[in-house]
Order: sequence, then structure tokens, then C-alpha cells
Amino acid sequence: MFKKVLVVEDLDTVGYGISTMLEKDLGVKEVVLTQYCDDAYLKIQAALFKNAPFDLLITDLSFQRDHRPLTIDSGKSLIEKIRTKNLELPIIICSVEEKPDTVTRFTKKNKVSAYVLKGRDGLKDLKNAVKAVFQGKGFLSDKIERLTHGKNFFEIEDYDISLLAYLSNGFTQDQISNLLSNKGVSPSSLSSIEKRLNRLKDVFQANNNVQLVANAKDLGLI
Amino acid sequence: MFKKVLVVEDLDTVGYGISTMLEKDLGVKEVVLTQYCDDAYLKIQAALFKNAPFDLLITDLSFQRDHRPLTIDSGKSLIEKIRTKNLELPIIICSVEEKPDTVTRFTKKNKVSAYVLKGRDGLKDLKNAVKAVFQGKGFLSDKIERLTHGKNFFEIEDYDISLLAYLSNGFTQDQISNLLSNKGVSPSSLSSIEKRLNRLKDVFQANNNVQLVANAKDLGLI
DNA sequence: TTCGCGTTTACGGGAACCCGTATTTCAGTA
DNA sequence: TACTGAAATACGGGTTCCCGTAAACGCGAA
Repeated sequence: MFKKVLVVEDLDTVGYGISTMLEKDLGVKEVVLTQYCDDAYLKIQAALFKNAPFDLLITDLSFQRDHRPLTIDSGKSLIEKIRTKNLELPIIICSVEEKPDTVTRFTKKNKVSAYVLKGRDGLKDLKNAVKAVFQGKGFLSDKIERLTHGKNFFEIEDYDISLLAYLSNGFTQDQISNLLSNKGVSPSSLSSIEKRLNRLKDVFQANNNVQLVANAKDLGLI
Repeated sequence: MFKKVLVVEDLDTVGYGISTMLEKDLGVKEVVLTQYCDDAYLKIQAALFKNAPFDLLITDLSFQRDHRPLTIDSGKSLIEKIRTKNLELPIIICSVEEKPDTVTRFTKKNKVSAYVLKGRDGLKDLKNAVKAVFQGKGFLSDKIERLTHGKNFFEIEDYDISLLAYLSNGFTQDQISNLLSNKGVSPSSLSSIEKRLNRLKDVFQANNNVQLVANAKDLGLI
């Protein structure tokens, strides 16, 4: 089993649960727990410098903000920073995030070994994930597997998000059209915006703009 | 200290963290953990029947849905059910939810003893909350305290919430009018609904229904 | 160049919205 | 009973949304 594991998790309830599991159930000798991504990166560097690197990183994706000023503010940034430095370190993501888009982004692009969904069996899944990764295999929580393999994968572009954001901020379609054309963004015509919104209404099963924005909010898109 | 505590929490990572804390740090003899609100209610009833009731309930608010059909699908419903049955049982909420409205609703209306925010110091806060409640006192996480003391809120009735809910579900104002008059709810006229929504737009600083629903979502009203 | 195809834009009509004003309803009171 | 004020309803107009159709544009391939 892994000897030295770093756990990055802001919620102490969760961190406590994970670290005791690692020690008690899996017999990991050294579990280091931190609540900040900045700190995590420093710890990784320091351990490398002392010739006692971590064998595994388990990290959350979203972190609550507090008073501390941060340079790395999310698990996403942390992982990207590690990968650009070419550090050979298996990574397991443990998150509540279950949007297909983010999941595939990580598992494919960033060479993440496992993606565990914090659900009812999150801890059990994590245990299995650690075991699998130790044997050089990958691991995805059931629901994640279904998400990435299923058909419910729509490409929502930043453009769509911006439209939804404008709407939720009280702009009319007409105002949005003017805004975009002033910015030089294309497409900007009222017609195109309507068409785009119609596609979104279709995807998110909404009757009108009100429901569309409500559903987008529920999905965490805006 | 409390002898018998029921913890209702769907995420096993969190549940594991809380229950070990209760046992190890606070010396609670019997910690029962469940991942479903339905099950929690049954356990409370059963314990009462066996003349060995729980001394304390610690519950989350939001629960992920899975295959199981549920009659009680949220911490909110669980608490309301307990309170309507007049069960004398101190309740501590432990949630990530920090919308002002939901917080005041619980602490004022439902006689909840403590509201702990699942943040960086969630577990520490929870420990203090349990101690405080055991001494007959209340407890609110710092951030929660700031939220509830900050602004005093406008009187938003259930009627207003229902309007917002209908809107967010794609109904037009006209449809809502018909729905309400069929239900025998008054006021139900289009005019009255418009007037009510105008008041809400004023309160929540919204230009139109889209922004209104978006803002209401942000505040956790719907 | 010309064709074909997809994207962007334009336009029109009906529904839903927004907003002001006017009328009706109804409970409380003299 | 009649009066009164607040709430509920009714109505009209201007704006915005919604949805269909059609024209203009852009860009590769023949």
C-alpha cells in the first residue's frame, strides 16, 4: 500500500473521515492533511526536496473562500500546476461535482487516475479507488462511469453560458444583442441569440427563458 | 454528555468523520448513523417505542437522490415532521447551506438548537455546538451569525414562494392564475399576480421575471 | 465562377410581459 | 344601512418574448 499520502480537502468533517479511513482501513503510514491548495503545493515541493515525496494525492475540486489570499484557489488549478511541472504523482479526485463536462476534462486531459464522487458510498469508493490506483489501475465511481459513457453529453460553450448569465442579470435579448455587437462578438443578432436560446431550451427542457435560467442555476452553470 | 445520538448524513465521508468525532472526542456512547431521512424517522420512532429515545439529532439538509423511493427527501422535511409530532428532541443542523432565508427559517420557526456550517472548521464548530446544546444553550457558526444579524428581511410569504416556484417551472403568469383559481387560492387574478411579482421585483432588485427567479435561486428561496 | 450547405441575419404575427389606471369586492365601522 | 379604505380584479397600450419562414452571407468543392 501507499506509504505517504496527501489529502487536500477544505471541509474538516470530510478530511477527518478520509484520513482515518486511510490509516485504519488501508494501513497508510503517513497521511498529511491540508485545507488549502497553496499549502498542498508547497508540501509536495518540500517533500520532493527532502527526498521523501508523496506517493499519492487525493484532492477535492471546489474550495470555500476565506480570509486567506490564495494563488491556487481550486483543485483544478492545483492539478494543472502539478501536471505542467511534470511531477509523477498519481492523483485521485474526490468531489461532489458530477457535471459530465468537468469529469471528462480531468480524466482525459489531466491524467487523473481516479474520479470518486462524494455520494452515499463515497468513502467506500475512495477506498477501492486507492487500492486500484496502487495496482496501477484506474477507477471511476459508478455514476461517473454512467455519466461519461451516457448520451447526456451536450457541448455547452462559453458563449451559451454568457447568454444565460446576461439573462439572469436582467438583460433583455435585445440588449444582449446590442452588447455583443458592441463587443464585436459574433453571432450578435437578435435572431441568432434567439436560436441559440431555443437550442438551450431544448437541451434543458425549458418552456421559456425563466425556466431556462432556473434550470441552468440548478445545474450550476451560472 | 449525550448518551445516544442519531446522525443523518448521506455522504459517508462526512458521516464517518462526524461519528468518530462524537465517539472519540466527546465520548458519546452510542452513535447511530443513517444515510436516509426516511430511515432516520423510523429509527427515532423505534427508539421511542423501545423506551430508549435519542438524546440528540444531527442532520444535514440536502440529500442526493438515488434509486430508493423516499417519502422524506430532505432534512427540512424530516425536521418539520419531527416538530409537528411534538417530539422533544434537540436538533443540530450541519449543512453547507448558507442562504440567509433558510437559516432564519430553521432557527426561528423550527426550534432548531444549533446551525453549524460545513466549512473549514465545521467539525470543530459541531463539537462546540454539541457541547453548547448539552448545556441547554444554542449555537450558530460565526458566518451564520453574521448572516442572520446582518440584514433584517422582508416578509416573504409562502404564497410568494409558490409564485416563484411556478415561474421557475416554466408556467406563464396566465397559467399560474388559472392554476390558483382552480385550487381556490386567492388572490388568483392575473392582475394580482402581476402586482405581487412587481413587489418581489422591487425587493430583489430585478428588472424582469428572469432575473427575479435567478435572484430567488441565489437566495435559496426556491 | 458556380454550386451546395451551413451559419448568421431579417422580418412578421401572435403570445406573454410590463406598467399605469380604473373599477369592483369586501371586511370593518359609524 | 351606508361609508370607507384596502385588497382584488379588470383593462389597455407598449415592449419583449416566442416561433416560423425567408433572405443574405461565408466557405469549401466541383
